[in-house]
Amino acid sequence: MAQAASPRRPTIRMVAERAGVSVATVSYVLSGRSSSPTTRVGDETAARVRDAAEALGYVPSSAARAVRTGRTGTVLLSLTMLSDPWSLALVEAVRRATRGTDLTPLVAADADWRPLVRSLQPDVVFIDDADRPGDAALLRTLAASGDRLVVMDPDLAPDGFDVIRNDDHAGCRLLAETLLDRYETVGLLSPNGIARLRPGGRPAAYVEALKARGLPVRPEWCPAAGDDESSAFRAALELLRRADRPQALMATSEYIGQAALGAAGALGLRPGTDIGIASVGNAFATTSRGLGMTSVGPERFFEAVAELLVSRAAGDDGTPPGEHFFEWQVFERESTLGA
Amino acid sequence: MAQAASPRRPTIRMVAERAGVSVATVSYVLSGRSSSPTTRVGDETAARVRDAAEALGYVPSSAARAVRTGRTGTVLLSLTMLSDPWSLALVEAVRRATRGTDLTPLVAADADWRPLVRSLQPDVVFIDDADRPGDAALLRTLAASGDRLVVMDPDLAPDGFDVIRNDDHAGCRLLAETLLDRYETVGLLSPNGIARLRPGGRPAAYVEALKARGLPVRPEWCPAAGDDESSAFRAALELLRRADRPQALMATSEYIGQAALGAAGALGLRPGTDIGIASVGNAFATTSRGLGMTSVGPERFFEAVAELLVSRAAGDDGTPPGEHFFEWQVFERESTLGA
DNA sequence: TTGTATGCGTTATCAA
DNA sequence: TTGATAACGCATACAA
Repeated sequence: MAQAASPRRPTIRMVAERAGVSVATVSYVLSGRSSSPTTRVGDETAARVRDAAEALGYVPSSAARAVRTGRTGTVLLSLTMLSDPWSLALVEAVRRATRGTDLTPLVAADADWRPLVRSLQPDVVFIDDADRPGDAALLRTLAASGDRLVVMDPDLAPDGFDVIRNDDHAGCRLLAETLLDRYETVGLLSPNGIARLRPGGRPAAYVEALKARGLPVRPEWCPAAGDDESSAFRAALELLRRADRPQALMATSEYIGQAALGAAGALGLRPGTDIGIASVGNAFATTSRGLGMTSVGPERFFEAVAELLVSRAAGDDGTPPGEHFFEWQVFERESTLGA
Repeated sequence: MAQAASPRRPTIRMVAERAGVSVATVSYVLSGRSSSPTTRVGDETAARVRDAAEALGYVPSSAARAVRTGRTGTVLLSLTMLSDPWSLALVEAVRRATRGTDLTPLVAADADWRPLVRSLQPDVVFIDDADRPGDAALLRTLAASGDRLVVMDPDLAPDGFDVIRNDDHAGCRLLAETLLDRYETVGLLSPNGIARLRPGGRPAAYVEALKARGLPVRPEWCPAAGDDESSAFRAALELLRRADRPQALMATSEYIGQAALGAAGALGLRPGTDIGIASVGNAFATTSRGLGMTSVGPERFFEAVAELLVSRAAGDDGTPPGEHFFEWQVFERESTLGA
């Protein structure tokens, strides 16, 4: 068949022509604004417009709309380490929360959000790494010019944007205590080990818990687990192979906890029975690997953040941007309790 | 300080005013087109423009640019199951491939790509699920109107868009044969079990391999593993707990393989020693969990797809869109060889 | 070497 | 109930 397939994507103008109406009418009908008090389009006209749009496969250009309205219908999740169960849990929660909405979650994995926020103009942005020098000022500027930002950071003060604050230190201290109640010896798996302890950090909480009980800190039980799962796995493997290995392991991130679980399995050690394993973040309730992982973290964290994002994207400024503090608690599961 | 922070995001016009030039000049400088033969901007002017942009925190609006040029600088990855190691491996590969480019990979997890392609206007789209009835026609239409599409599908014929074709069936047959050479009994973990066998599918290949050797197909060794890791885990656990469990397991997806590994670990079975485990996809070379997973799949698949995406996004139509066939081979690793 | 003017696809204001 | 039309921010042909 000689089919002169239209070589260009359909525009609102083509729909208007096909339906025999003006572009304004098409816009009204398709934006659902056709029943506003000021602008009522006839039912029959509306139907004709919808038919024409359907026939042409017309979908409004989000770019053109964004130029005009400033809104893109987009939720941007900037996640440093997408493969971390924590990140995946957040993505899943946001996906759920945007169901039935006109919002689309978009994930930028390990990308630089700084230019992205401006260029993509998402309706709201979640940022999990804002620790570069000028970031506080940049975030303030962005927020001041209308960008909606939700930032997770232990130090940042809200300043036109929302800040997710977690009870890291107290939580980790609590987890360490819980483990020390149950096990005589507890090792630590954190990205950088305990070489340079940042006060208020997760490894610091572990060290403080030991010291409070007059227990020695054994550096060989606190290796650097690195920034990815495979190096964490190697670190865990090496630690668990030691003749004098600790009875339990505390992992400061979910990907490390997962790696530790794998390493234990690889050595034939049953988590909860032969070795205690606990993680930080409490993300495994969502991305279950079958065995319950003892973990410290907030309850319903991901759902709460997702709800916040959706509400911000909708332009809900009823509650002004501020700090969102999440209490942490220990969830004891099979990985330290046995089967 | 009384600082009347500019309440609006900076536009090209503001940059122009601050630098004392016209918007055209700013556009030239910032698009790097300032040294084109037809439009040469003076070095000193260019510097002034860049300073002004920097001071204002100006970033061109991708939306406005897209309206004008049709390009967004975006690679959209539409992935049904983001948490599958396969998906994560692709994301990582694309991230690598876009490094140093002006392209940004964006992931849409378990979203409907059909309206997204039109509304977001990415420079190229990767699609892993195009099996709905009208999809072939839709893809053709989209491609005809200029959208760059790379679709992974066993049945689709390229039609203005690229198709990634995998040697699924033959590969799985090969894997089954390899396992049957080494083990007397082999079970299958696939999302839907072997209830309704699709000819040419992965489970079908397993069944054919058994039949070719005159071995019985035991349904109790082929449970439905479901669509997520936790249900796959439960299925694997149940299967491995049987007194008459098979000596090896073949998982038709990476997330199932991962779940099987976890289930084995949970039962104290060492993969490769106590139980053979193999997966389909060959993604674990990238997202190593420490133990090498025997798998069947293409070599350098993710890198190849990533390169294709980048080249399509760049508008490289030197080779017209077509089929990209990937040969599969078996990679035997520790999970069937022992440590 | 730089500025002016126009158009991209959309929404929204206003008049008809 | 509908239609003209201005504007959004940017890129570019063309004029200067």
